[in-house]
Amino acid sequence: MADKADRATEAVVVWERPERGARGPAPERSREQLTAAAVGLADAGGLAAVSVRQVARELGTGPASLYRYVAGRDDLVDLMVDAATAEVDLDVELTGDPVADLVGLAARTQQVHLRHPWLLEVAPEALRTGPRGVDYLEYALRALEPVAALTGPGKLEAVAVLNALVAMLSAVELRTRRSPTGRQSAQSAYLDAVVARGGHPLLAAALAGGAAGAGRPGTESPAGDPFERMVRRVLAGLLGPEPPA
Amino acid sequence: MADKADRATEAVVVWERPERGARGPAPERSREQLTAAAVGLADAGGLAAVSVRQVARELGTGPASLYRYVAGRDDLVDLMVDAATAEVDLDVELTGDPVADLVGLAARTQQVHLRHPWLLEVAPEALRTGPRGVDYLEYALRALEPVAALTGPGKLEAVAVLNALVAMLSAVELRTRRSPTGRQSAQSAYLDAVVARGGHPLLAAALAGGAAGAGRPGTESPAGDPFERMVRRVLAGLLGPEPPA
DNA sequence: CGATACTGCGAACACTGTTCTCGGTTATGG
DNA sequence: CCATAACCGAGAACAGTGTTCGCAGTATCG
Repeated sequence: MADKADRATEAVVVWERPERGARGPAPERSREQLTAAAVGLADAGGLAAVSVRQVARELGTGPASLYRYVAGRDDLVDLMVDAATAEVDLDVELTGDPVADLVGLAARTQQVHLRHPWLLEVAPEALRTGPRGVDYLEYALRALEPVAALTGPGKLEAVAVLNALVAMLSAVELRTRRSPTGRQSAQSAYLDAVVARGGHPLLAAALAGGAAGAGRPGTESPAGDPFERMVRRVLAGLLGPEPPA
Repeated sequence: MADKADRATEAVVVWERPERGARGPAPERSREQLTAAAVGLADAGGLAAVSVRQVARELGTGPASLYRYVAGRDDLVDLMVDAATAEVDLDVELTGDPVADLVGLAARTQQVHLRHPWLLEVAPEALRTGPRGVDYLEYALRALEPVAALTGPGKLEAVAVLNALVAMLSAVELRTRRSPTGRQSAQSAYLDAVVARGGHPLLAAALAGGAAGAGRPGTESPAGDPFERMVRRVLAGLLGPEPPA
């Protein structure tokens, strides 16, 4: 009864909609081409540069034509995210040590984030998980298989935490890497101004890069890769023994 | 020489621009009113519902008028985020136990996230830290003061990780809470279809809610608040001893 | 051989953020 | 004390956005 009003937009998710129908002429373009064009635009100008019109122009056609391949701009973003996920190498053999395996996975994921900064701009509101995202999850769960302290859903949550951590650390890395845009230079200028105004001594010390607490030296840790150290710490907490309440 | 081309938009960050000039008539509205209207719209219809025109309509004026109070839509979002941050109670006394204090702070932060789901939609691309955000940081650093194992910048990173964790857990909580919108019901339907197609046994088990590993029962943990348990685990890793490489 | 379902796409609609401009209002410097 | 410079409100307009409609053409099924 309710399947007549909405028929074309019913299989709401891109991956379940067939790439092309069986009746008409062969499509001149493919979803892969749309995705590639969109990713190219995003790599160059951020996620905001990915507009239906721009992608269409890139493919030498009009905006309306894209709607034969995709239900809307959101689908385009879904395709982009999955394409980026596909760049994470999942053929690396597992060693059986969950921490080591997940550290490696995290590092490879970060490389993708650094290559496609727009990944940080896509809102994590609704989890967008395509075929490659599913493979990614399965791989992470395989790495987590030796861990007996976590239930199935608990492992999924751990993977989610790990992904959020990688995203956050990638954002930090990107900020230090690129020359500061107008926005963030203004932000740090504001922070400097605020701490100079006084009233936030600990923040002032932290921003000055000073050591912890009361400036007591001696407990220096030379540190390897800070990214890896951070991931190790969090993983230790995630997979380790139950902490006391 | 370069200070003549751009003069009005020079103090790029909202907080450094004076609320009103000293010469003309008194403004009929205030930034506070703009912010309140914007937050109201976002609470009701998500961040996308916050358009310059809608906010103007809410205040009974035209779109152009808002630009007397704000340099653009981005500034509006900055104000909104800071207003939300202000809802986190920072007058709770610290106990001296960093873990307990940060768990409490995280819980209060999550409450704000649940009250203002649009916070998850604002891209963490450029860190938007206003006056209340600065106070928030200072408070978190005060809670971290007893921790000697972390340097100043290290503590800031720990706070960032904690915030990312809270955001992620809030997203999960929100998904279970509200009735699924079209998007996410389609997503989970897709996931179900994929695991039904086979080839992802571990994901299938995890989604089925089954226990870990090979389904070996007995190691049940009743768990208190899952949010608090998760935060405790991560904090234990963040503040605990250096894990072995 | 229709009938049917598809593809491509020009045109249009309802939005969006932002700027220009102008008339009226206020405080300040001479 | 007044002229001038700085400011406020807001209508009009511009460029750009996502999306829908409708129509000509084309390939496949019954």
